[in-house]
Amino acid sequence: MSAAAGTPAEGGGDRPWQSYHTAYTNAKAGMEGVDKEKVQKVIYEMSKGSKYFENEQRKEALTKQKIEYLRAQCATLTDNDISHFQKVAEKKMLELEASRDLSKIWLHTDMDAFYAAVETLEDPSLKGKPLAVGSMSMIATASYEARKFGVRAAMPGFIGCKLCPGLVFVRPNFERYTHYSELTRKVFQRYDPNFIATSLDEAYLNITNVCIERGITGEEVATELRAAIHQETGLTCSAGVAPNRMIAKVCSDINKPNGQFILPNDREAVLTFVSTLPIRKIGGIGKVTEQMLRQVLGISTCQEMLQKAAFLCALFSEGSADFFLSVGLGLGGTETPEQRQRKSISCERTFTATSDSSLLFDKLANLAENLTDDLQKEGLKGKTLTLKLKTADFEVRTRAVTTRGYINSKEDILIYATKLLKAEMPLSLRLMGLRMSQLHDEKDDSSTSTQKTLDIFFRSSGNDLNVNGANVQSSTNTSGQDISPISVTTKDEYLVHDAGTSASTDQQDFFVHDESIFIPEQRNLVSYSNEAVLSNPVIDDALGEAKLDDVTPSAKVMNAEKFDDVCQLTSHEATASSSKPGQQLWIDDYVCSICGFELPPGFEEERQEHSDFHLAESLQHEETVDSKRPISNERLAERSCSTTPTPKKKLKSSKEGKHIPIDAFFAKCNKNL
DNA sequence: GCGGATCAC
DNA sequence: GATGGTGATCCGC
Repeated sequence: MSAAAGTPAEGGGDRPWQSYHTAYTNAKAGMEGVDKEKVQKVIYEMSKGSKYFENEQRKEALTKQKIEYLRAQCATLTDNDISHFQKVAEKKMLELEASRDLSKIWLHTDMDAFYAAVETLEDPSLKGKPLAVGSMSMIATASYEARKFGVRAAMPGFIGCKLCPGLVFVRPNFERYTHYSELTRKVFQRYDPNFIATSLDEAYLNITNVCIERGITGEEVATELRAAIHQETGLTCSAGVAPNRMIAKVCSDINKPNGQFILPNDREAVLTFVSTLPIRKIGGIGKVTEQMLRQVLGISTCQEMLQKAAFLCALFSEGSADFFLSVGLGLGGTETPEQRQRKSISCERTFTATSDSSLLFDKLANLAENLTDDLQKEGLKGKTLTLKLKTADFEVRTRAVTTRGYINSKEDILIYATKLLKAEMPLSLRLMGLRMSQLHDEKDDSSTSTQKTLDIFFRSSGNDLNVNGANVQSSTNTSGQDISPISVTTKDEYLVHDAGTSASTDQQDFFVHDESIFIPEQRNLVSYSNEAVLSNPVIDDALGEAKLDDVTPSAKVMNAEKFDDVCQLTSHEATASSSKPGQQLWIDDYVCSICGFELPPGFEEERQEHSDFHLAESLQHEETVDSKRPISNERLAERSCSTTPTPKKKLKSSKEGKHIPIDAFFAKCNKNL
């Protein structure tokens, strides 16, 4: 069998660069004439020995282990097993086949080297030059001229320089890209008001209706639409037309740049199309999946998914197997999906690696502030806070905590985040990030405003989201306001909002290209977390361990709470606000005068931490008032594919036969692999 | 619910 | 000298 069909001597030998699988293994348009071996060697030489490189090696080793594991699994399959899974697979394939829908016509558009093209449009002196949009650390988009040298998106700039000594760098200008993106969307809108924008430079359009109403073909729509885009933006794009989105996306890449490819709505055409299509072309199959499928089952084309269907069902989860089989059948995405609401919101920054805890806590405070801004801009609160860390040697860790109530204030976020970070110290980091999930739209709050806890509690106690009584609990944030309990939002309310059509889900890629993060002179105060703001922090703090669970109120506390407790808590909260930074003292030797947090005299260390927190808080406040932070936090979207240096060039009608024959295309792909 | 990983852009 | 940021999802525990 073709198990172990991968490249046998990949482990190294006298050409170690061949086994260094970079993140950009997917062949991109504009890279055809490139001496891949040479480029690969340069990348290898420049990376070798770095922390980054070592981490990549570590990850590769893990992938290898996975592959070995799957091979071993494979080897244990008996004939009986195989025939069993063959039946399973055949049944599944029949089901999938029955779902085939050839009645829709989808069009995928992709701007050609979007950022580079925009920059060239704005500054014609760049025309014809090898251009990289990005920084020495990271290239977002490379112009066509640069691609000839092997320079491409996701490559660090310094490697780009080595590959292409004359490489010109331009800082990303996010506003520009957004502007041009909006122009393209105005065009999309005319062809499909429900178009799906997947990034600034890509979108899916269901053109079925346009074709029917105007009695024209998908090809004609594509030609017209691309001409309109060019007319209205001065930029070129490529398009793919097919019966579903999965295939349309692949098609838009075939005659890139400034081209289009149309696959007819015909089952045989689709099956022929996928028969030689490399799996890596499919969205969702990345570097690792490709390696696994190839090295475990010898699969490299979509059609081979069907030949190995039994093994796919035996080795992978049902979801994965279904996906793989769909790929083999050329199925995927014929209905316009409901507009998805965001599930998380996050913020992360890379910086010069440091183990200085005061620096790290500063950065954490900045992140908390940024996250808060973003949350509040969107009117969101969240329940789960995740701290992301990347160590100086590129190891990534995440640590999460789920709070009882929804939070979005900087203070609340910082308290939980600090706790999470403290538990990991000491360590040297090059990145930190904060993510909020389990979101809740504040606008969905049906209740009026403050002091609604009990009301909500009673009203919601019968609704189906409120399965777990222990969750129904309000807590207090630093400003003494209620944190809405989970039960505020009913299932219905969740579903109500949106129904929007503008499809402006900008999940574009941004990145910081200037790492000068403002670092105030530091004291280590912020590093002392406290849980004063928790509704019942005494017990948590008394446990005093740096355990994450501590942040979440322990079950024994929560489970014991009944209506009485809620009443008590609420009234307690009513007296617990007021805030006078810098003048904190312990009322009755017991209660914090600022936030009402109760801490008995025995807990001196905790008290010190608590006092420090308020001090830090007030100092932080001063800082934010008088410092304009020079965060050149420009956000940079991602790449598209290739650019045309002459955007004014007349679009060629697809009728003029600009298409590369399908076989030639795949031959090209295979060469690129 | 958490944490690691993968993927897209 | 130097390898990003945002968001989603899946899987195993």
